[in-house]
Amino acid sequence: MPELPEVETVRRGLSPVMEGARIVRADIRRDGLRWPFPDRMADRLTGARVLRLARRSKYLLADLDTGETLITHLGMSGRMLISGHALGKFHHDHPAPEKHDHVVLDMENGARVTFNDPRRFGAMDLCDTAGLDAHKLIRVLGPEPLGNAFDEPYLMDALKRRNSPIKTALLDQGIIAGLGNIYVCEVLFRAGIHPTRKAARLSSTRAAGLVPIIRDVLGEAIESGGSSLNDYRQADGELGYFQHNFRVYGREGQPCVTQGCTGKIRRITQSGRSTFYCAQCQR
DNA sequence: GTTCTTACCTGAGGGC
DNA sequence: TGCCCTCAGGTAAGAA
Repeated sequence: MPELPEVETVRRGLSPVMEGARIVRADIRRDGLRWPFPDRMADRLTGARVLRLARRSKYLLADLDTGETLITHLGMSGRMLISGHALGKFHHDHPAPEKHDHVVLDMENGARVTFNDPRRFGAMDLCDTAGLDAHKLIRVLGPEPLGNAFDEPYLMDALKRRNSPIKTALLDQGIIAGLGNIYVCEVLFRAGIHPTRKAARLSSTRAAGLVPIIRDVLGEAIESGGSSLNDYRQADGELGYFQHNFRVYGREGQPCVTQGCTGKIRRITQSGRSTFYCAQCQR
């Protein structure tokens, strides 16, 4: 599931083949994914040079020399595949497009970038780079958890006014941008906070304590993705998914990893999503 | 205004 | 082997 760390890993993997390179061909293989693709997307991409590949929350942002930015969201199952580039060298050998390959970008350097998304929850849009912050998907986002605007006073204040469970509040992209179901579970476990606890009822000390934990969990995941990036990409050209060692996520019924704890990991449903936690460690 | 539920979508995995 | 059912989850829109 692409959350912030996975998207950042994808960005780092795409950067050497896309940044500074011109798109010589854009093959748009369907009308859209979650939403229709923008008008004349192929025309607007063809010939454009990628100036910079950035990330905001879970969105990949490719600034083009046409004054537009290509916004990409990987949704639930989106992947970026690179062909024609291995061991730092470019070639022009590409596999035939497969099912669910929706957008294929050929770069002038010979690399091919393919957006594959079986569940089609992903999205692509184009907007003026100058107006990016006002884009409907971007303007509703809260601060970046790894950025300077996200700090203890901010989070304490944001949580204080939320009556929803802390799990739900941390999933709210307007409070923090980029956390998804998996990392919220991991963060709450490390913080020792029960997922059903009301956000507003958290002590300011515990709310503030979430800030460094969120940074640590995301930072470690990015590092783990980055360190496995090269080997992984050389294997099959795929970016974005790595087997992290989760402490609670997906571990229902298994023993808690905390030393001395005899509890087992439980699974409950909150807002239609699975929450994993240890009832002994998290209160 | 806030919070909760549902729809979107396909593949994987379990049960029979 | 194959069919049916459930589940996974980011986001938006509608409901409560």
